[in-house]
Amino acid sequence: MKELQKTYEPKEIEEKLYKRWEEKGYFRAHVNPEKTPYTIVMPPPNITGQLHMGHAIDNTLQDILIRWKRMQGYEALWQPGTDHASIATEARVVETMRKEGITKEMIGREGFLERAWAWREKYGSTIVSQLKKLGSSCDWERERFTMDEGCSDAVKEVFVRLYNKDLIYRGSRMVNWCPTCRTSISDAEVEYEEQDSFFYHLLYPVKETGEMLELATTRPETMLGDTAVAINPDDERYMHLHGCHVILPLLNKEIPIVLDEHADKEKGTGVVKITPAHDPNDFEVGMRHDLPRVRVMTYDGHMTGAENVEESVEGEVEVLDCGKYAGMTALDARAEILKDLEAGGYLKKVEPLKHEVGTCYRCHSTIEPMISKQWFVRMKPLAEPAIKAVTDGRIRFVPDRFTKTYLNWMNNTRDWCISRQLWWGHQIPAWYCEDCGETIVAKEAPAVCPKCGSTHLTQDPDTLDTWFSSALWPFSTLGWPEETEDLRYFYPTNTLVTGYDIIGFWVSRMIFSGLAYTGDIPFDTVYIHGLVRDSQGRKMSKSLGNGIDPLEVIDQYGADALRMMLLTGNAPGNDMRFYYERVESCRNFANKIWNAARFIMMNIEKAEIPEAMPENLTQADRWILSRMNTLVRDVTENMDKFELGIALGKTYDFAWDEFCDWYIEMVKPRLYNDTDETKSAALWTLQTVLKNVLKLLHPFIPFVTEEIYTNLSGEESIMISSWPVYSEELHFAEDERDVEILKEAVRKVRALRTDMNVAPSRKAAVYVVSGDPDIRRIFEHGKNFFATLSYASEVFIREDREGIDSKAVSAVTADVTLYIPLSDLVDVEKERERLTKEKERLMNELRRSDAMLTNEKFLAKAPEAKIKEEQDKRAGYEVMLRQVEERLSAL
RNA sequence: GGAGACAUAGCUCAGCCGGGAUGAGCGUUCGCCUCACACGCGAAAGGUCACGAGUUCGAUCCUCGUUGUCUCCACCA
Repeated sequence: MKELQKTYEPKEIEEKLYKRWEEKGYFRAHVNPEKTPYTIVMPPPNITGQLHMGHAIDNTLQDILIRWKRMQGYEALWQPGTDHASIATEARVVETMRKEGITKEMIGREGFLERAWAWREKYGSTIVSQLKKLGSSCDWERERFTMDEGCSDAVKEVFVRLYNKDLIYRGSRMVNWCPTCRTSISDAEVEYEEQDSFFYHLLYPVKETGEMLELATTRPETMLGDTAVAINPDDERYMHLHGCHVILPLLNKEIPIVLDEHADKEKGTGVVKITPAHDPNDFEVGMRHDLPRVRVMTYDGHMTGAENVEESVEGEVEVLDCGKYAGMTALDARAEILKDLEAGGYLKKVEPLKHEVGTCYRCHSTIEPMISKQWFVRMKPLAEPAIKAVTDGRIRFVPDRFTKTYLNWMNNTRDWCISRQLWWGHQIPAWYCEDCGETIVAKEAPAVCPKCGSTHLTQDPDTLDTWFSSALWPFSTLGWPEETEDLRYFYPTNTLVTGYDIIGFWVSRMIFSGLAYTGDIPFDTVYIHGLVRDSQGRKMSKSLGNGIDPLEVIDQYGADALRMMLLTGNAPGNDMRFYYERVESCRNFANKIWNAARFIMMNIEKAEIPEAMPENLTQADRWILSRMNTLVRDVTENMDKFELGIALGKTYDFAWDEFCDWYIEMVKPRLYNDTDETKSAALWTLQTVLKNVLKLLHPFIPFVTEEIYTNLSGEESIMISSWPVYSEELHFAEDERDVEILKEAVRKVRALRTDMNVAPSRKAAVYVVSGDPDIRRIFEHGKNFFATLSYASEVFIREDREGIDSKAVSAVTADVTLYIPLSDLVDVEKERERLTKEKERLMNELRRSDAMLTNEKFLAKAPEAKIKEEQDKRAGYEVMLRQVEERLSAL
């Protein structure tokens, strides 16, 4: 056992311990039929990422669960890895290249991928080393990457399977197009932002009647692509226009008036212009009425010109030469077109409007709905079993309210656009025959076209949505599609820990994927946590510059303090605010434990400690052991319910308040007295309770607890020790009650002394008076610590107040009356005042109690135990009141 | 537009199955360097549990409504 220094210094210890744990292989998990597996897959952080508070909370929670289950004897696997983050990484690489004056096109696909891989080699491991600083006990030897060989194989396998089942198809659809990233993105990747805009009321002349039809739009620049105007079939205002046409201004083009439900009678004028190539709703309308699709915008957000016309696809989309507007950005074209419309008298009015505009979640450019040929996953057949798995309880969300978020997502999900016009990612395993146009979907590149035998095959240049591979994460990391031993043993995994912000992106996709490809759920519990916000409650973000770097916090206060801060005072699923004050108080807790251990070890050094529980435990020993026993049970129950914050809170209170502030103080007189025969019992108890507290704390604050534990016990590591269990043998109800009585008396004496302004250095005699021999016996037993804790020079336990100085100050508990003879300090008037106040308080309590106990309905309907409880309380007040009155009259 | 969350001590938040608000951390006041810890010890002050109604013997906790704040989802032309 070595001496600990006075203050806990995390920095010196954390790195050393983590290294030791890793070397010893404590994080490793193996297929072990003797044990029950417990598995968590880590949400793979992006390789572009720097550890932020979101990672910190997410991984702390996972580490707590894993360490806890490991101690409970499970074969605990925490499967780590990183995500290739196609769009984010590609953007970063392009940006770096731009600084060197290089573009993607200049170096080509292969050259680009080379750079991207190099980039990942360089930066992909920083996040891993940062996770280690947090204390994450992952099995690093199993670390995976979404683009490694195994995961890529799983991706191809899934793609081929789904294609063969007709659950993946390719088609020209309306997709969300980001003109800046120059790729399609899925519905989930669109973020809506409120923007100030205008509602433009346009007038389209009706060819047959000559009247002007008024309609409103937020995007006048798309009018060049209008191929119809729609009115609601039930709208009487426009009955007479059925079958008529309008002349599209500026282009002088005749387009039909169609009847469609999409036109809302209540909205605007009830007339909508239909632009099938640039609006998802209009696209649908166009399908229903077989309207031509006219595209007027390029994929990089400019108006199309003559050079784009050849991009037209017969029967699918016609690209318009926008003439004078060609080449303008959408915004410039809008201004220009409005000017021309106004000149022609086609612009009736402009009104300001606030509306939600879709933006790219990566670059926040305005999303342009565009028709383009993309790959889609047919969601409906996949969503059904995924909904069922949650509604029938096979998968549970904690807290429960997120079930609704999930179901809402699943029930409304549309086909998932999975192709991206990017290079960094899994290239789509589809080849097209240049000769006969055949599409071949296969895991390996085919040599010849199976249909025509041609060798002119080209692979689809697009890559897959990042989430396509993350969706397979719980099983691709375990070896799927191979039937590996790992997969059989560790799958389905147990708990998935993540933030509520990616339930739709990720959780839902893992669920349907797991069910569809492995035939089993990917995990049984989804534990959702909230966001860490700044002290003002704002989201931490780069643009606000209000992010707090977890690594800085660790550097300053230690990983334990950060971890603990992220757990305390927060209910599952709720957001929390970050305060340095809170980190500080957590650091203080670590220091408190450290010093308690230091104290205990200093005393243990000089003495022999029994191996087994000693026979001669005192009341105080049994009290703390019993309290600890209850704590073990409660904490385990809370952990089982994922109430980690509550579990930690209870341990905190026990350790600091009951153990340090009470028990250690109680025990000091015994430790400092070498002739006390219960000294070794005290040391045994101190050591036992400390060891158990350390174990309960270890999942939360692994570093301090390990450092203390190994020094204290000489054992190899707390990580491989076993989680404490509740034991009937350590339940001492009577001692618990007795010590509470003593504590109450101590508090009263201290309060009394503070009230009287008695200097702590001044000791005084304390008289404890009770007519009850049992109570007197309790004080007899606890006399030696009662004396120290109440600063008594001497303690006298009496049956009555005979012979006690009548000018002594006094206080009353439910069980005893306490007297302190301090005649020189006593001010009779003040004493009377104090007692009168106490009397009033007691009378109030009695009144409240009486009101309840005389209420016949209460007596008739309340549970018996409750009535009994109230009666007991009442009796207690009555005794105390009588004693206070007695004191008053004696003054 | 739909859904959800939150409104409890000066601040940030806990509060399990309805039964005296048992609260915690920080802050504040008073007293202490008491031989583990001043990153500490002891004592205290501070709350009509947002508002209104209902159910109940009894509601901070259940139901409904109101107000305020936040979040997610949604194709609002």
